[in-house]
Amino acid sequence: MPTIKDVAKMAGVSPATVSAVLRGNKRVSDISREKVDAAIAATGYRPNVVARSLRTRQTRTLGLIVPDISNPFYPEIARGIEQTARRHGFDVLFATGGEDFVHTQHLLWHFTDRQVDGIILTSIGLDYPLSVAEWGVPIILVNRKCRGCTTDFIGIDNRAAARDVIHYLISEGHQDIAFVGGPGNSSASLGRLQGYREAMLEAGLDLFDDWLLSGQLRYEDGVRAAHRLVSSRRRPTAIFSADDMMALGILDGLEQRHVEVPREMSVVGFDGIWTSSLHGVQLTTVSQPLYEMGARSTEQLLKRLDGDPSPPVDVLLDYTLVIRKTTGPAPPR
Amino acid sequence: MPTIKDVAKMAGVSPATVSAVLRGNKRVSDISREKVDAAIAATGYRPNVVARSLRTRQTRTLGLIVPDISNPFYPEIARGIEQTARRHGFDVLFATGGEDFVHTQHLLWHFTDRQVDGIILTSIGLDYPLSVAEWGVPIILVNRKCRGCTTDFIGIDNRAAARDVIHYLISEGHQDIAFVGGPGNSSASLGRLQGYREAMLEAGLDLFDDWLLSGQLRYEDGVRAAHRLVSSRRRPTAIFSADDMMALGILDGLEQRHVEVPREMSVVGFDGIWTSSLHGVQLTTVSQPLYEMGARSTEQLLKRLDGDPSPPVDVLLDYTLVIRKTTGPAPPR
DNA sequence: CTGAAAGCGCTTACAG
DNA sequence: CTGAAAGCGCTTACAG
Repeated sequence: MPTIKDVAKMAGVSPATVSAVLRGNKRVSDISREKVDAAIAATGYRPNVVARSLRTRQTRTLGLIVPDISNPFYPEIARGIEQTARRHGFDVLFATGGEDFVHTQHLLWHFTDRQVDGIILTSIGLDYPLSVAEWGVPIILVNRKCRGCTTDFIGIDNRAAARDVIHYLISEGHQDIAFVGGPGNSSASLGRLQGYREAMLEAGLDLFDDWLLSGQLRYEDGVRAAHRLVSSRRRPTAIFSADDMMALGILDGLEQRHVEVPREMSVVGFDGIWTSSLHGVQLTTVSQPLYEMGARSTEQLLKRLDGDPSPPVDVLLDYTLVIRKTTGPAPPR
Repeated sequence: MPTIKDVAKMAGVSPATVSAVLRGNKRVSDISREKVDAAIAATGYRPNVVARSLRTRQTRTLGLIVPDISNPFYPEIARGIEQTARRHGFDVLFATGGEDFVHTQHLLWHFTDRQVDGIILTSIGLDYPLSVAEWGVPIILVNRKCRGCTTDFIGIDNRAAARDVIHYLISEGHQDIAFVGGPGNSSASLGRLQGYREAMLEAGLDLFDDWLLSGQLRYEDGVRAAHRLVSSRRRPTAIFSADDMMALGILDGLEQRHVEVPREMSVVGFDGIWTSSLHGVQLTTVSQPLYEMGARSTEQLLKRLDGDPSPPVDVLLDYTLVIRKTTGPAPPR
């Protein structure tokens, strides 16, 4: 592999001059530029990015941490991040396994050891003690935030979205509405729970204990929740799930118990993963702008890398309540 | 940020000694080691991986290129790759956009500029003129191969799998079987087509022209194919799709035309993405070991990095024909 | 406009 | 067992 020295020698100039034409800028004569270009073409020279990174102290690399890329919530976000990063000439280093602080912390150390310029952290726990200063590089939080984190955040207003869901269900005549929540350390799930409670209370509706279940956002948790709700002392007429995966499980659990959706029971999910729109599913859900969440978080990170010193922001994107076939009027009492 | 020099100074040794204890090996006295460990702890020193990479000429980084991470076929593969890589102390640089040679080539250049140690390339075109030598780093092909590529390949025997599908459908009494293929430059799709033809011919069944459709592996292509097949001069009793996404579209297209599955029409997919197992879907399909494809391709790449000089291999993994609810006996003639 | 020199932070023969 | 020195391939003041 030819180095910058080889090119310089062949072009009859110094490495500094080659470096200058490489970066396009700087004052370098047309004649030098031509000689260098010719030498580059002749040698097939390609700059060594690692050497450049060592010298410039920037790697043009972003670190991305997702809990689990095979959860359909994340690929779309990852795509938004990767494409936006690449458009700005950044690469993304990809890691899975963020559902636990120790592992996340290891990945964070590792990424900073690798000198990434910034980090995008999706779906972290509320109790993660992360301060930006600690890591020396900008960090952007996506989807879930942590308590006391002094970091930019990209997501939606989960509380408002949950309120919208409940208002919609009430408008369809539902009064007995169950909620299947996510992990207790998820700010997103907590926001949805809060919105649910508020809207129910404001409407003067009962918050029956049996109607408050929770799971780990897996399909199986939904199946289980459906079974329990069906045999509840007081069976609800609608179930609001904190995510689509559980909602899918709820749908199947309901079918197993021969409860007809939406005639006997309405089901609402959250997230808007593509599966929810399948003809065989047709889940009513809160659609989050996943690609955009990825794109915006990357743009925000890039701003920080540009030196934007403004205080941390919460970027709340628009969501949409997509009404499909799993919800309808409450059954007559 | 403290450097190795700072640690050396504090420990009263040379940077070379610090480097030695850092890498765990080498002959270094217990006394030196202790002093170095103490200095590392005191300074919070973390080695600069970029500097190390420049010197050792290895970045412990793998490049991964997928056409589209939001296609549910890839996240599971990516997970297998990332986890296997990380277990061996490698990072993965992640890029999307491989459905076109020019872009793929750009990414390949970029990755080699970045000095990745090896590259995993998923689903490339048959006509891509890739030679390993050209790139200077080992490349592993996953899912699709290219003509004349002198590279390791990880995938399944698509031809055999397609034959299994047809044999199964024949055993259910089907004779009029349509095939919806993928892109003509996909070795995987071509293998499936070949298996279909062979098995049909060997069974003495007709290969009616109208029954040979193709698409770009998108849901919409499936919907369209279903519409066409339903109004075909001679309507088939079974449709074999080259992938699950199109099969999902076929299912919905059939429903739109009020064709009942599987009573009037059987449908078989290919890939085994998780959606196919949903209760509302229950697609009969050829399940590929996606995670394992990722894991094995990474292991093969790691072997090459270890200097394994053996000729390129085709690693063919086991697949499973998963029979669910979209197939059944052929309707009476 | 250009080049010589220093240096980014490591590791690796080499000599002792 | 240990350290001084060189060098990985760039870029960046600096002097001319």
